[in-house]
Amino acid sequence: MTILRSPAGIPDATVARLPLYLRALDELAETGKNVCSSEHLATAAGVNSAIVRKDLSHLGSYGTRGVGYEVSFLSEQIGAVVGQAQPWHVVIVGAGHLGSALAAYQGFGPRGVKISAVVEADANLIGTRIDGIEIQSFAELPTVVAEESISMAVIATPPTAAQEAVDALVAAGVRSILNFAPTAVQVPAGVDIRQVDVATELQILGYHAHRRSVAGPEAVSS
Amino acid sequence: MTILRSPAGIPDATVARLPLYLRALDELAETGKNVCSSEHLATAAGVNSAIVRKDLSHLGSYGTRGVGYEVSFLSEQIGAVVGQAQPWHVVIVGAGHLGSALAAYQGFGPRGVKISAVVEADANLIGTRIDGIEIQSFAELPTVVAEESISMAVIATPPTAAQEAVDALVAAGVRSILNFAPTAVQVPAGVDIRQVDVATELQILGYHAHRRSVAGPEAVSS
DNA sequence: TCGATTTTGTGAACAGCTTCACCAACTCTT
DNA sequence: AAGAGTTGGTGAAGCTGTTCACAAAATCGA
Repeated sequence: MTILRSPAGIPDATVARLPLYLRALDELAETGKNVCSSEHLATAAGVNSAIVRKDLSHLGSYGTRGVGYEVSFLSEQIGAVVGQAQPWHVVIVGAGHLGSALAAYQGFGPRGVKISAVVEADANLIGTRIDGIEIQSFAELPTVVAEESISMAVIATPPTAAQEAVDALVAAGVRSILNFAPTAVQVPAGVDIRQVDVATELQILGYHAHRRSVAGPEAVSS
Repeated sequence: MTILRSPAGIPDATVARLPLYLRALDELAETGKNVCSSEHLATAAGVNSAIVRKDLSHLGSYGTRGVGYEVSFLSEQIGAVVGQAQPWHVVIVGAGHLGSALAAYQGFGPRGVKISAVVEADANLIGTRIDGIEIQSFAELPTVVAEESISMAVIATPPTAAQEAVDALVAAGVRSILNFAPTAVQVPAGVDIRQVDVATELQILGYHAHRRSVAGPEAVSS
């Protein structure tokens, strides 16, 4: 299930950092900087400068030696790579606490993401609105996807409903899915799925915290 | 900023998968299975079986050749490694849409996580309750951390407030932080921070989607 | 008991990612 | 114009993680 790198093959690890650079560049632009060094960008993105240079070299030679990178130009270039020119239209499946919070989140716009629809299985919620978006029936998913030109989805259902949601999305033609439900779901080849689980993240932190507490603080090095 | 692996050093990549195995084992236990093979566990966790065996071998020899792993026993062992015996007490910083949704989330209990407090800077929200938890003032953070024995925190503030929140948490003695605010924050050595950003995840999906659309479906291999 | 079968645990090969070190290219000062 | 200082690009080395392949250890049936 590897995606071939035809014209410009960018390593997965690099792709995962490109959005961080975009965020950092926006922050730098807001402070009035027109040009920044790899060192500066690295600090803003929370990585080291060698990796910034290596990552950006995969996109092309967009820096000037002795000077740095032009903030707005680099931002455009990275934006083009992640397909940010036109916003991605996203449907949220599940209008519970999390689905509603995501639907109301104001931070997607500048990141090239538009929440175009919310669908929900519970009939009691259908027709109500979150932040101006009307909640539609889960059964309407194929229609919604087609009418709103939706190409991405966020699963915010209970874990038991996640697989059904994914199947419906795939059947409707969606091939990029972000799953917040704490369960592994199966997808056919050609469909891209990413998993976010808060409890998992906390348990990873738990391992290190546990480690610190049994080994004592001296077991932590810089 | 590496944590030394003193008694039992488990690779980071393995640690990140242990919670997935815990989840999968719980699902298997619910279906009545007492024993499972690495193949079975791999399917349930969404990885391949070789990696399951390699991962579990880092914890010890808990399987039986020709048979598999005992579900409840393995679950206990992994639980012990991530320090799940006593639940971690967590404070949520920020009671906006996302903070509220996390506070109301019912899925933490079985994962060894207890939301013990919610703090918020906006005075209008202080004193109101989310799912039985009273929202307290951000200024009370040191007291709250001490009284509730809090050792972990989730940042659910706007990005501009994230660094301040982190600084206050670190000062209060919290050394495990999960940051939902879409900005990089600086922490001193010895503090563990993990980042979750929905927009970033969607942009990563965007790269692959963009790639599919320019290269055509034939650029995707299995 | 013995052979067939299943499945773990693991060394070894492989692949991918990060870090290092340094050259090349640019600016700035004098 | 030349030297000093700065910073990007990149090959090479080192490290971490994944996959492969198979011996060891267990079960089961006859």
